[in-house]
Amino acid sequence: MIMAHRSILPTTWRSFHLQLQRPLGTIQSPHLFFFTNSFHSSIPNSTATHQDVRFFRRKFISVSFTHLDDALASFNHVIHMHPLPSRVQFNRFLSALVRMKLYDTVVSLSKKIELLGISHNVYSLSILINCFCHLRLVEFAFSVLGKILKFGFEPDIVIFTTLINGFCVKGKIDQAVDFFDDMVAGGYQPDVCTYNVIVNGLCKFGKIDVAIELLKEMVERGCEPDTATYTAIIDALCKDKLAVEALDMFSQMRNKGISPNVITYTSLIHGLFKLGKQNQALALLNEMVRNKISPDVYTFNVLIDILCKEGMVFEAQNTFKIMIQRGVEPNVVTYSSLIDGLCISDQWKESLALLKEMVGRNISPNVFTFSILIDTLCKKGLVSNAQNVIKIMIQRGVEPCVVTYNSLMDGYCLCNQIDKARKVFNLMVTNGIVDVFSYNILINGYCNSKRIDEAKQLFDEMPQKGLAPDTVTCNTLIKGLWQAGRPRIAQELFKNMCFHGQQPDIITISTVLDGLCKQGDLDEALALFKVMEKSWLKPDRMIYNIVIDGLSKEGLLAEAYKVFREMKEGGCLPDNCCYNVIIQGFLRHKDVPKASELIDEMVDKGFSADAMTTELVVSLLPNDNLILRKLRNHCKGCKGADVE
DNA sequence: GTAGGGTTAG
Repeated sequence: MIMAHRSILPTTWRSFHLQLQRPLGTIQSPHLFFFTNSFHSSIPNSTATHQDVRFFRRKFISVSFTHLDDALASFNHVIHMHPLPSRVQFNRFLSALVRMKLYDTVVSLSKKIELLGISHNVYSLSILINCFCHLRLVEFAFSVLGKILKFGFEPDIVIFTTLINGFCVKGKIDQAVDFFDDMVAGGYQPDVCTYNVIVNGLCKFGKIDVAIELLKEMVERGCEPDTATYTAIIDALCKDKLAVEALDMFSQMRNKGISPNVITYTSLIHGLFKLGKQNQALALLNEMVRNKISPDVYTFNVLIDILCKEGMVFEAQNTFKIMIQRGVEPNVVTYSSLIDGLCISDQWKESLALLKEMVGRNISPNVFTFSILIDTLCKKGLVSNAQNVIKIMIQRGVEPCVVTYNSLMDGYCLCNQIDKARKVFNLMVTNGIVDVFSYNILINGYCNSKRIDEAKQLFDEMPQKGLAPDTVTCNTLIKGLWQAGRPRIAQELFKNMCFHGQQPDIITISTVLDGLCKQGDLDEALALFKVMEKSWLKPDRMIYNIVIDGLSKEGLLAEAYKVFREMKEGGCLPDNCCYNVIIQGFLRHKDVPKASELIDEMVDKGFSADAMTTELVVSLLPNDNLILRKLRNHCKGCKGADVE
């Protein structure tokens, strides 16, 4: 009666485009919304029956809607009725929209309510402040505070807390703390919510230590932390990969008699899964259900996303069915994760079917959903389709972001259309939305197109754009320079990145080492290796392999053997590959006794010779039956185990 | 009837 469900299920990609292209009519930027008065045409009232009038009024007053369309329909009816709802009723309605996170709608409807002659009170103004803060428009929020003071209302701790949160949302943690101090100096006593806003702001800003200090301090100041305080810290610890500390904090809160809720459990379960601690995560999930805490849409979204990323999309779909059976409504995040999962599992048709399903359920795809689809199309080489999807998203009022455009650039690079990628990049520069990823993609594209000078030029201009090259940038360019036959510049770049305090990753180092070994610059390679051994950045097996291989190919078998024996000491036990590398070295230099001894050792450890080693034995020592038998016997009993 | 903590993309 209110809103007919959109008709759906076109079968082809093209008709699906048409489906998506239908304007929604409710998406507009908050700025425009606030200053224009031309939103939401009212549903004609003249044809409404008395039954309709009662229905909408009841719906409005009981705020019993779950979707924006329902809410707007009931709003558009009641504003034509007499008498108009009271300010209290309008506030209740706006609060419901706030709970649905429809901040821009609240801002526009507030203006409309005011124009209907319903004057603001302190509650409606604090709702408005909250919405402006969530929309990251702190300046507007402060102008509403001015209005409160002008009307002679007394702002309370709730309003101040909201404003402090406004600073935090924008990442202005220092200003948040300053405002907090001013408020305390003004005689206002912060409560647990105020502290929580600051604690969360600090956590999000990467200052977990300071947040934990504040947790202790608030107790001293007579304000007991609650579930939200601990949850904010636990979540931040998980995101900082500190699982042990997060679990410590979890038991600390329970020891204090503060019960975890669904948010606490969801944070921890998510963190533990992400850190590969599946058993602990599942144990917590069971514990949560045992404690009669029902998983909500966030919990299900975490589970579905993890399953999808693990390639278990079938299980994710089952979880999706379960959540619906349990009455938990999926949202745009649920669908985006599942669509991504289907794309990852190469089920493109199924992912499109799901996209249709979500649109049919009146759940609008957002920038994440579209970016997932665009990235998949680009990786499949269907860049022009990706371009079309970008057009569609813009038509629907969803602004593509840096991630979306980066995927498109990568798509162009993958099909060798580097100049088109460059055009996108230039457009991004004009709009001020390039990031390090954009540079990495384009530098990689130029390197692969053998246009190393342009790659280097891009690299050099990064600091002017306020961007610091990361390890991926350096590694990409170093590899590119080496492949382009510019080892000196590559080495210089490597030294520079170390000099600038940027720690090269193991891949960059192995690229440099490999290059040095291949050009026979073994002194330089060994020097670098020695520095590494002494540094925090321990060489891994790949590095050892490169060095051993480099050394043995140059005939420096004694050196190579020494490095091989140092592996254990360096905390890196030799594996199948390491044994094969050193054995091949000895075989090439006809040191049969040493090769034989190492083959014995390798076989004892359960490893086996690879194709190259076997080939070398056969061609170099066709008459050495002993060594051949050893290999053959081992191969018979070998179960392919790769154990240490 | 107003404030705080958890989910999705490169």
